[in-house]
Amino acid sequence: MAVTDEMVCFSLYAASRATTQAYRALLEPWGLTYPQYLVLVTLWREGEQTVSSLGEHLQLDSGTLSPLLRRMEVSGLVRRERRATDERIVNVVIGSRGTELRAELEHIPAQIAAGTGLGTTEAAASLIRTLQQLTATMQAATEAAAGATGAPTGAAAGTAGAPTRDR
Amino acid sequence: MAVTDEMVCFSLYAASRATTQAYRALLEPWGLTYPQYLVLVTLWREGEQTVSSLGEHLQLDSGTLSPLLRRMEVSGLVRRERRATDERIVNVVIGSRGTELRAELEHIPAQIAAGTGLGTTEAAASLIRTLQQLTATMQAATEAAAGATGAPTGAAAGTAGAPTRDR
DNA sequence: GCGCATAGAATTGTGCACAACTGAATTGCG
DNA sequence: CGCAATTCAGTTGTGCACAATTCTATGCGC
Repeated sequence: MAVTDEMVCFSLYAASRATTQAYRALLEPWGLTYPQYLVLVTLWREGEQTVSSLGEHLQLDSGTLSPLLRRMEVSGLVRRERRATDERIVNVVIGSRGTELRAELEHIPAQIAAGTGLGTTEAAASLIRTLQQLTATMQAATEAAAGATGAPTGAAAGTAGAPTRDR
Repeated sequence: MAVTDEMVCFSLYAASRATTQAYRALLEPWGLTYPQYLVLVTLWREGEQTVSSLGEHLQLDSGTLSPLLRRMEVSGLVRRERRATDERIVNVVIGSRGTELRAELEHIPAQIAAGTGLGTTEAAASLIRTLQQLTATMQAATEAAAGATGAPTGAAAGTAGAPTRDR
C-alpha cells in the first residue's frame, strides 16, 4: 500500500540520520565527519583513488567531494595530486594524519556493531540486500521519471533524450 | 560481524539519499523539498502543530525547522502564528497554497510505492519495523556514548570546533 | 513585585548533498 | 593538423542537518 511505502522512506530517512549521529559521536574526538570517515576507509581498503572513483564508491559527485577533500587535505588526512599523464585527473592519496588514524579508529566498527542491535550477521546481511535492492530500484525509478518529466510534447525529440550513460 | 554492520550504515545512507532523490524528482514541479513535503503531510494528517511537535514527528530541531518553515511561509504553504496565550509558542498552520497542493500531490505516494520495488505490504511493514528498531537502538547508543564520553584510548577531551590537532 | 530558572523558537556557523555551470585538458574525427 | 565533443574536477548557489548560542516569554519562589 502506498502510504506504507512512504513510511519506508521516512524510516530510512530517520534511520540514516540516527546512524550518522552515532558516527558523529564516535568520530567527534578526531573532528571527523561520517563522509570523511568513509573516504578514509575507502583509501585504507582500496588504496589510491581518483575523485571519480571515490565518487562511484560513495555515490557522491564532485560538488560534494571537492570541498570535502579540500578540508581533508588541510588537516593532513589526504593528499591530492594531479596525475602527470592526464592533468584532468586528481589522485587522492592517504595523508600522514590519515595513516595515523587507521590504528586509532580501529575500534569504530565494533562500536557501531554494538549499537545496531542487529543480533546476527545474517540479519545484517539480509538488511543490506534489501537496502541495496531498494537503492537500485529507486535510482532506476528516478531516472525513468527524469526522462518523462518536463511535459515534453511527445512529438519531435528525435534527439534521444537520454544522455547515454554507461556504467 | 563489525564490518557488516558498518555496511548496514552505508547502505542506509545510500538508500536514504536514493529515496530523497526520487522525491526530489517527483516534487520538483512544485518546488518542494522532501522535508517540506513531510511538513505538509504532517499538517494534512494531524492538523495544526507547534514547531516543537513538528520536530517530534519528524525528529528535527528548531535549527532545521525554523528556516524551513520561514521558506514555506514565504511561498504560502504554511502560516506561522504566535499563540496569544503564550507568546513563546508558534503554531504552524496549513496555508492556502498548502491546501491546494493536497489534491495535486495525491499521486505521490503511489508513485513512490511503485518505485520501492517492495512487492508486498508485508515486506514493507517488516522493513519499517527493522528500521525503527535500528533507529531506536542507535539513538540509545549515541546517548549512552555522549554520557560516557567513550573514547577508549583515554584521550577524548572534546575541543569541538578545533578539528584535528589534538596532540 | 522581583529575580532567577526554564521553555520555546530563532539565529549563527559548519559541513554535507546536489543541480547547474565553468574551465582546463584530452580525445576523436575529418 | 585543427577543432569540436567529451571528460574531469572544481565552483556557485540553495537547502537541509545539527551543535551551540541567543532572545523572549513564562513560571516559580520568595
